[in-house]
Amino acid sequence: MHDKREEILTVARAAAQAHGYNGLNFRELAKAVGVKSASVHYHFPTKADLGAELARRYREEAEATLESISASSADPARRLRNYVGVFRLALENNNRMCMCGLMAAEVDDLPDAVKAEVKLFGDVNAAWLAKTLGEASEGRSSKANRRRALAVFAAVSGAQLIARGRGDVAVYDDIVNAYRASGLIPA
Amino acid sequence: MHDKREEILTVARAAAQAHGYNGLNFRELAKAVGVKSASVHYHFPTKADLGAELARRYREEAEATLESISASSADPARRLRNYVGVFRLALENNNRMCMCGLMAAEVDDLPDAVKAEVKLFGDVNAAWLAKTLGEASEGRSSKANRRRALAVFAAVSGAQLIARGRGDVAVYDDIVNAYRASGLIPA
DNA sequence: GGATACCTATCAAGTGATAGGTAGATATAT
DNA sequence: ATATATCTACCTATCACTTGATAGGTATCC
Repeated sequence: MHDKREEILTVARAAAQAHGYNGLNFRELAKAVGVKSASVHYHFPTKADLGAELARRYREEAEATLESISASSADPARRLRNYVGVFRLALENNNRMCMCGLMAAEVDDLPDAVKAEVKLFGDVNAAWLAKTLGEASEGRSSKANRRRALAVFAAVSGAQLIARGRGDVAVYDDIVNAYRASGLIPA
Repeated sequence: MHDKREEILTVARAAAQAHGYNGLNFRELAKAVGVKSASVHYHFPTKADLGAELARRYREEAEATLESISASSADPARRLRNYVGVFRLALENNNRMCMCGLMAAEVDDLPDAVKAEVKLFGDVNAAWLAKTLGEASEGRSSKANRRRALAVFAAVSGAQLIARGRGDVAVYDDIVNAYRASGLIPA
């Protein structure tokens, strides 16, 4: 029933992961899914509506992905490798990056609803990482794990950003391996 | 002689550190320095020219800043604290971020000359970090220090990105301290 | 009188958004 | 069962505004 609406969201996500929120525009989206720009406005009255729905979905699917990683293995170190792999996938996909990481750079130009979702995406990641790091480490307090969680999220986001700037996935791998060598991420 | 030209570059840098290359526009720049947009085109024929000059200067001044940090202390750990402090300054300045970090997010929409400078900025940072990390660490090989250098640059950039997304400098401090606790950066 | 550093005026392209129309499906009333 | 109304998901056409860029003019200084 909502085929086109879904198509719009799919195309918009890919565009946002390459060009950010500011880079989205109704005409290109419309052309890509084979409708007119007025029809995109039918499904998403304003650009802010589109952005908010995009970010909400992105965050929801991230939650699902993280749950599925949690279920995939009893070994927290393995789960963390999977986590790092998810961010790698974006780079493999035409040098894209995490939509929320990119949007964090645009924070000054984001509608409030989008901004809130970007922040929530970070919270979701940090919470998952805190839990998983907790299982991976014997000694650290839960408070220390929570602190480290946001640091790991930031570090992985930064690795993605820099590797993307260089257009080279191998850079991402090198950086992540250096994180492992330093002890920031369990090896 | 080139007062206005310099003013334009100053204002443009501040804008670019908040809104990126795409967020720059000739009319706002002109208004901010008290001229007409055609006069901005007089100094910088195209937006790509402006962007390239902006990025070149930014990189050059970064080199100077890093040299001055190198000269400021014999203690490499102290120099690294200064380095981290430079990225903090951008956040303190109205939640701005490193121009090249922000531009890395826009890499798909950047003129080639700008892209090249963004990459060079990363090289400059990595080289300085490799040297300084080398002095700070006894055991590691120079190859390991070079690897870690880019990781530290990425991690600090990521910390800035995430903290900026949250509009909270304290987040930056927390993340950097977690880097120190993990051993990624000397404490 | 040429160079410099500005200006006015304007263009073409791109943008988000809206008004108003239409074909086809679905629901409702008789 | 059939006529009528409403809803859905699109459309055409257009608006107002922003944006990078250009042509051509002007005042000042050496």
